[in-house]
Amino acid sequence: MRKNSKDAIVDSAIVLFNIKGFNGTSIRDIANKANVNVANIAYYFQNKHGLLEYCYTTFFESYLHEIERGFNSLNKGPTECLKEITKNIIHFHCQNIHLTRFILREMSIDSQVVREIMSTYFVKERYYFKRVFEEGIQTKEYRPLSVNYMIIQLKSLLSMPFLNSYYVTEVLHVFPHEPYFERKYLEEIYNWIDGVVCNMHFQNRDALLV
Amino acid sequence: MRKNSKDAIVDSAIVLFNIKGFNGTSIRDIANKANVNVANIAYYFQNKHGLLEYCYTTFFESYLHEIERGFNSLNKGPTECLKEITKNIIHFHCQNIHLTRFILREMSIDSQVVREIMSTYFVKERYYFKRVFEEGIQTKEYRPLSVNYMIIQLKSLLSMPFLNSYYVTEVLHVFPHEPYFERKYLEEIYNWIDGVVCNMHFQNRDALLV
Amino acid sequence: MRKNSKDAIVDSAIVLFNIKGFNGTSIRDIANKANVNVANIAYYFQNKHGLLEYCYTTFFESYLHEIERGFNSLNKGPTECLKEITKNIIHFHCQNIHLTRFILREMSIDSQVVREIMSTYFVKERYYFKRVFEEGIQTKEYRPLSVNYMIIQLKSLLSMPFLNSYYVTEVLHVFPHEPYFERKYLEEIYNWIDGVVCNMHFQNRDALLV
Amino acid sequence: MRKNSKDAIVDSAIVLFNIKGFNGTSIRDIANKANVNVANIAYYFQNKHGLLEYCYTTFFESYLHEIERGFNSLNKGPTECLKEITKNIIHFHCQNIHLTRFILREMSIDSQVVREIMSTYFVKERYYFKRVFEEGIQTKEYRPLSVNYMIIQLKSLLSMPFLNSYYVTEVLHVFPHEPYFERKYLEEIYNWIDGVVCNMHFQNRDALLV
DNA sequence: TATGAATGAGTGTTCATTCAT
DNA sequence: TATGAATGAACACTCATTCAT
Repeated sequence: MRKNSKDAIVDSAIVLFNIKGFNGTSIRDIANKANVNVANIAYYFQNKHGLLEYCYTTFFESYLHEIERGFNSLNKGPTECLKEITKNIIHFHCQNIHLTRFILREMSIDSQVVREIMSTYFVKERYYFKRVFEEGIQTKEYRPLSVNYMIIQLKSLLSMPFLNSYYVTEVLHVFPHEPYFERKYLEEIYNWIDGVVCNMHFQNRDALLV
Repeated sequence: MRKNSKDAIVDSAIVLFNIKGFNGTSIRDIANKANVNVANIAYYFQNKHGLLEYCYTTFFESYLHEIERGFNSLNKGPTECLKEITKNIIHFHCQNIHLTRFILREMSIDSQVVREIMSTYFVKERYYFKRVFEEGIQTKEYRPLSVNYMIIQLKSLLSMPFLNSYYVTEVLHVFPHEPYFERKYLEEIYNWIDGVVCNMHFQNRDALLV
Repeated sequence: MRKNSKDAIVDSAIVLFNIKGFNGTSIRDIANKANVNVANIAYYFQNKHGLLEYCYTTFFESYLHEIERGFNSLNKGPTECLKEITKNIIHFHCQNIHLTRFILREMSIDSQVVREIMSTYFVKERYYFKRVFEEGIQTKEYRPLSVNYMIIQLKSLLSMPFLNSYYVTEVLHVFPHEPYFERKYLEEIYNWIDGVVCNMHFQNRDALLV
Repeated sequence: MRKNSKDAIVDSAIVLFNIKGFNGTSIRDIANKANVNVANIAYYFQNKHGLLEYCYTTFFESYLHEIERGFNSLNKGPTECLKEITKNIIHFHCQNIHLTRFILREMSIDSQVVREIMSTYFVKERYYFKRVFEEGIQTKEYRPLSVNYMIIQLKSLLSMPFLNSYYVTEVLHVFPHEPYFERKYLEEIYNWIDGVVCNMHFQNRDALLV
């Protein structure tokens, strides 16, 4: 009857995990929402954790792909490249707003899954960021900054509005799901790149010209 | 043996909620860790959610207090004030690293508790931030920025290393529980304030002097 | 690859039923071990109980055949005949050690299957034993014993080492699967026939001659 | 409301395990029969296997006690002692007919539980039997027999009518739960002791006198 | 013959909660 | 205050079985 039970399960899982958290969502909730039998979850994903892993993997494959795409423009200079990566990630997060929130939240739980599955992705992600920052520092385009602390800040800015979408929406009346947000927030991160990451000379040159 | 069962319960709850999440922790786990009877949790906190609310309240009372303390130095100018607030929050997060992570994570769940309890704190928090930013904009000390987007960025930077302490520690080898981190990371946020929030004139004045 | 799926299923079933019991074995376990699709079990045996019945039937057909073969030597005298039957059964059990254990165990469950399928075999088996014992009693070759109580004892001796093969092997270090066991244990049952079943005169005659 | 939920659970479990086997009985069946909540089984016995272990332990403690009581009469001679042990065991089995059947059957499953819990009991049981048989062989009261094979036979005779109570009742019309059975069957085992275990001299002495 | 997808009922287990003591 | 016993609902998961292909 159903064309694709597996996809239906994943879609429902993402929505529910996003709203209620992984541990707060029962596989019966998911099955009901997807209009499939509970046993199908075990059939396709072995068990509930298998479904979680599938979500993680799906997310990070695409996420890393976006970073890699941006990274390829490193020849245009580190600033340009960093902005390209940033643009891709923000766009990806806006397109997958439910999945992103859920993954970002669940990442902070001390689970085996996080350690085993995600660490490889994290290492790759760090590699790309590090390469860009180091290039910028070497060419004096960037200030002589601590790479790791820059990564912390960049990732902070990239994730917070998606993770705390309730707060952002209800308290600040900023709506991450609207197209305006994507443009506007990207500009803000560009400001951070120009104002914090980039060296004064470069920064001023652009700024003073305007 | 225990002087205070109630405190023992709260302490254990914070540790376990932090590690396994609210839904991933059973009240029996908490009672065992606290070496008290399960029924005592109901006795002191009505039920599991009561314990959660207690944690939220405890956290936000102190958190807001830190903001208020910093806010009182607004007469020294908005930049100084913002840095004071930032310093207080970072210090508070470093001192309550388990509780902070757990609250920051659980905040992103769409639960009644979040909506009912936290919204008043959020509104207050926003009020203080807004006042500071608006003061800065009016006195031209800050660039003419969007207050809400600045709050997003500030809160991003203030919370990320505590929420994703696993990532920060294991992948970036940055240790939020060490005293060095507090000083260093505060400096980074000061850079953000100077480079992104503050107006070029002020920023350059300081920068060029050096 | 497999020549005969049906046989593969039966073989795997016997091994697994033997180890984990009927209720402890899933048809998926069986299908996996047999390297066939689960649905094939339904195809060949209707359902799980059909597979069980098939095992029962297979076992008892052969088992009864062994008894009948021995029974045909009744003209050589009841003692000789009883020993012949005993020899055949012990040999059959040794040859089908997994199936025997599983059937003997499952027989003791109060199930419909046992009642419906096995009762006819049991009645036939009892008929042969009874005929032999009655012949022995009539010709005074046997002591005037209670046939039913003799059947209990004979069946006890015939089944125990196979049913409790773990105990016999691990605790007593007697190995039912080795050829020595078959010869030795048969001798023991012959002793029981001579010492308990047979009349003193006959028994002593043999014994005193030696 | 219930005076003793734990005992009610054990009683119901024994009956149901006896009828349907361990794997064929659900803890819900047990709880319903015992008129208690399912969760109490976990409360008292940790889980279903804990309940099984409890049954095993209960059975074997008493069983071994009966053997020990009989063993204490070794000074009256090995034959007398063996008969005493036999009498105690048969009586114990008749008194605990459900538990006995279930234990004897489940013993034949290849489970961890059997190996871990029962092996110590088996070793003790073997020790007593061995002592008695060796005493009998040394004093020439017994024939020079293989102790282990004698244990197999003795245990066969002691357990079969209880394990296969359905067969014994329905096919042979022998009723193990009636008092007559206990006396009659004991006599049969005495015959085995006299006719198979004991030496001809001693055996004849008694037999010829009659 | 043989298979992968799918199902509904049932499994053992865990949960937060209640209550008499 | 503090506890052990007990509960009902929910949990993740497994089961034998069915069916279109």
